[in-house]
Amino acid sequence: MANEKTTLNDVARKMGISKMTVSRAINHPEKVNHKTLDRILKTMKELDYKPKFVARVLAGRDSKTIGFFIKPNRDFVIPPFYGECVKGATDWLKILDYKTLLFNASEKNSKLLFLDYMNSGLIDGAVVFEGSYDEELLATFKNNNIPAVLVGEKISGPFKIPTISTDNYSGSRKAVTHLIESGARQIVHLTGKGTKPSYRERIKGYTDVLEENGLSPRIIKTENTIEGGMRGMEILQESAGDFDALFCFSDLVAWGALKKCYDLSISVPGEIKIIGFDNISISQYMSPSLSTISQNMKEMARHAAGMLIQIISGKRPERNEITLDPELIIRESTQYPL
Amino acid sequence: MANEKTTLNDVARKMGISKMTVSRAINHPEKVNHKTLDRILKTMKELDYKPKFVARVLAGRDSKTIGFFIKPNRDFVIPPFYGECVKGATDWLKILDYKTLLFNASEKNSKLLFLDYMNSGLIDGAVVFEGSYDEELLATFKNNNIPAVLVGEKISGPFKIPTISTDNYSGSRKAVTHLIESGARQIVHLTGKGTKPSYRERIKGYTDVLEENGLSPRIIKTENTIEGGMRGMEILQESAGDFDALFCFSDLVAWGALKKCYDLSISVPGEIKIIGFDNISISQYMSPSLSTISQNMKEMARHAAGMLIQIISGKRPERNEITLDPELIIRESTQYPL
DNA sequence: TTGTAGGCGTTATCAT
DNA sequence: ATGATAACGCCTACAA
Repeated sequence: MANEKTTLNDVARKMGISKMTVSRAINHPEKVNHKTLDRILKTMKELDYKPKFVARVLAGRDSKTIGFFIKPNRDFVIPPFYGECVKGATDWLKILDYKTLLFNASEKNSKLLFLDYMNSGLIDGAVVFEGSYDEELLATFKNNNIPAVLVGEKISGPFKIPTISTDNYSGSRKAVTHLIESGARQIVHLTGKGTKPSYRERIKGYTDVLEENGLSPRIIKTENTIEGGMRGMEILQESAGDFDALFCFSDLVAWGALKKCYDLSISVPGEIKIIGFDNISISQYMSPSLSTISQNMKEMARHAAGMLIQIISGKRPERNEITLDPELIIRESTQYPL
Repeated sequence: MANEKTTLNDVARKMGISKMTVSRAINHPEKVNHKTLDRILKTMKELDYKPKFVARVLAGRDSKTIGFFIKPNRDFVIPPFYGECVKGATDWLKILDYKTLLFNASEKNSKLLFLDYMNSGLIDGAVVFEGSYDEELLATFKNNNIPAVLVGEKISGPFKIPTISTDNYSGSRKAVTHLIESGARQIVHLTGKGTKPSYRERIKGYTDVLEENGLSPRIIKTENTIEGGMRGMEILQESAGDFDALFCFSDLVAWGALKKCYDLSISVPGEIKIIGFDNISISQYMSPSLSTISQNMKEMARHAAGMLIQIISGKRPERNEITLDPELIIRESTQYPL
């Protein structure tokens, strides 16, 4: 059924009119006689006509499609941190009549496909989600004038594109302040390896608050993964020095720490309190449920979508860097023991 | 830099030759004079020429692209179950020189985009992953002769496409047998709501093994989510009847049950043993780590990719239904208490 | 309001 | 080995 595809011409011929009229019926219906319009629409239905995307794009139309760059982890799970944000941005773009396509930032092939699509006009711009950008990608964007925004992280290198991110310093302060208020005095920070701006900012917030409270910092670098969190706890166990609280760079790291505590029969929050960062969806289901810092995904998504559309339509966005204040979420892992 | 896009014609003109020769240099280099070929390649580099996908497709070329249908959960995390499978299939298709595009099965818009792409020749076929198909989608595939395979589930309705799935009956038997061997006698099965074949098959395996061992079944229906698992445990708590083990439909459900046990201070595996199904990546990091049934993702992926390519190239696949035997993974949640 | 001509960038086909 | 022509399906610009 409907295997040989119907074209504009088929519709036109069947009606004995020019294909231009049919085309207009689709793109500028107001410029077509009401009666013919009705007949055209009916015939299109009859013939199951669907415009061909490629032809329209080749003829110069905007594709109204945005590519999202995400970096699935080794199991192809989109990192939970920005899942909600991806969805939010999709929804916003939908309202603006834009479609969305997902690209895997860790796959060379996927990047190439994106460029192919961009080059062909099949895509109008890109939203890059935290963790999935690298200098090469940014350079490509710059060199080819590809409209793009980055969500969830600031840019440290030379190739800047507009960013929407969280106030890491503020979030960090909130987390550490909360730990202190919960009675913690020896607070360790598990941070990530590497040089992302978010690492630095959270470290600064952490050390500042400790300093203001006459406490001394202790920072352990580890991978930003569940495994990394477990490893962090191991390192702490093996080294000298007590601690009664952990401020983890991410909820994933916190999960690893939590898991290690379980393995070692260390009670959380009884013996040590743990707080994460991100408020990933599953953090509420951890045992104990995880206190954390919640980034305002919906807001980030809205800004990302808005800025990108501005750029695509040729306007320079008003701001090049949007920063949102995150929120403290208190759950079991930092409560006073009952 | 390179903003006005270079076309085949630009390259040809600059060299004073026909664009056909340039086109041939790309698609049939062996039919082009060695010397001109070299010059052409050089000029293409100089002008930073990149073929336009849309034009090639419009001219009738295969796009060599496959669409994947996935159903992210509410946080847009791809369900961990088939993450590895998605990646595996991508890798296989890459070897066959096929590109991969992701579509969100829960987004109406994304489905429409897929059809648009398919209709335009931008995509050659689809791999549908478990949980992300519905009758409407299958009907569309059938009606439009869209090459497609389904991974992870069999099809119960009228619109069949080839499937690659796990032997749920066998997996279920393995899980329940293991629980019995671990000393459990009152084993409850938490299954999903609805009528998927996998539900039925696992229930059958469960009841058969119990029967063979003179034990009586007890089945609770709940949502196939973490919340559902928690709810399942609640129901069990509120109702009469002891139980010493839980066979959960999925690892997510098992996680919910685990969480509820934590909340209620029920020791796992001390008081009750819990086993899941899927071996999602995070199950090893649960507290306690989760025993489960592991589906052979890599195999499933290989078969899926292979079958689809067969279908696309016009051959009927030899088998319409491939079933793979899963494996028992023993972790802490079903161990004898120490 | 409708139609005609030409072009978007590529490729297949048939010549040369 | 290379080139001319037409075609893929649609749209813009102009003409009627």
